[in-house]
Amino acid sequence: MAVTKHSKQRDAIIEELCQRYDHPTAEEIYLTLKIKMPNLSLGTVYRNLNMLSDDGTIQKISVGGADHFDGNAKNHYHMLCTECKRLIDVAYPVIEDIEQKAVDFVDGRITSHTITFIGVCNGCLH
Amino acid sequence: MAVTKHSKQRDAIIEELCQRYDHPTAEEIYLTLKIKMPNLSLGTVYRNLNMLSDDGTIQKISVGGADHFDGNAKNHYHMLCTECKRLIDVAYPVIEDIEQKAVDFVDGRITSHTITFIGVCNGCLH
DNA sequence: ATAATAACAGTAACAATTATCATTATTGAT
DNA sequence: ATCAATAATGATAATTGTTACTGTTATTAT
Repeated sequence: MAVTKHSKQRDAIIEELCQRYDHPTAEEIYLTLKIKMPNLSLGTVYRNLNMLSDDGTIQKISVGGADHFDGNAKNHYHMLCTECKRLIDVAYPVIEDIEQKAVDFVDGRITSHTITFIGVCNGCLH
Repeated sequence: MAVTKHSKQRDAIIEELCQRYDHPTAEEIYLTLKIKMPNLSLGTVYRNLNMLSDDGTIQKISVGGADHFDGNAKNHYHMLCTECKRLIDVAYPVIEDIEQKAVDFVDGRITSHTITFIGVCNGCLH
């Protein structure tokens, strides 16, 4: 089902997601919002995050373990820290022509691409 | 625990994984091998796939839903079909210098990278 | 052959996510 | 403003994918 009506819960989820620069999991968003909205339900968080990422309003990122969500819907890249499992933005310029170039190597239609760097973040190196 | 001893089960898992060009999930490998090894356990498949990917003998790939495994340990790229959820090899040449170039945009150490194209495979387009 | 122990099968436990369902909130029309 | 339609919610049950546990079996070095 697509997003039609409004709700305080959904607005709060979007706002929380957009003002954070890490890429929280559903449970992290839930725990944060739960403080101000004590009867928020985890299912509501999941349902909204899924509807919004189906819409293309936000992004869902799967890298093993729990899914992460990103309020920035524009394509950009990430780094996964293997120590703290956090997902961090990487401002590496988007390779605009990579999908076009990949056409020769793919049987099918490409709609998007992701690049993820794997490593250890500065916080975990020390 | 690292791989030390031999076992028929592990050999069968590796062989199955290496002769397939799709990238099966643990359960898919289990179901295939179960026919010839009726008392194979799903836990054994998971345990071995994890040990082997920790070793670097194979690759584990998380793209949402169940993890996929790839008998080809050399870095290469994939395409995820959003219809059939299959993961397909993409022979796009590995961008050798991308990790070096990304250093400027990352606080930390990069050890590897993945590129995944999202789209619809030929089988699902028809 | 024997002893040490890695690996096994079977199963229980666990974590992440989705589905169900009765209730509540939002919306558009009166 | 009221009302009817229904999207969205909270609470919880169910499902899925994966890991942990335990007693037994298979492999390996001696």
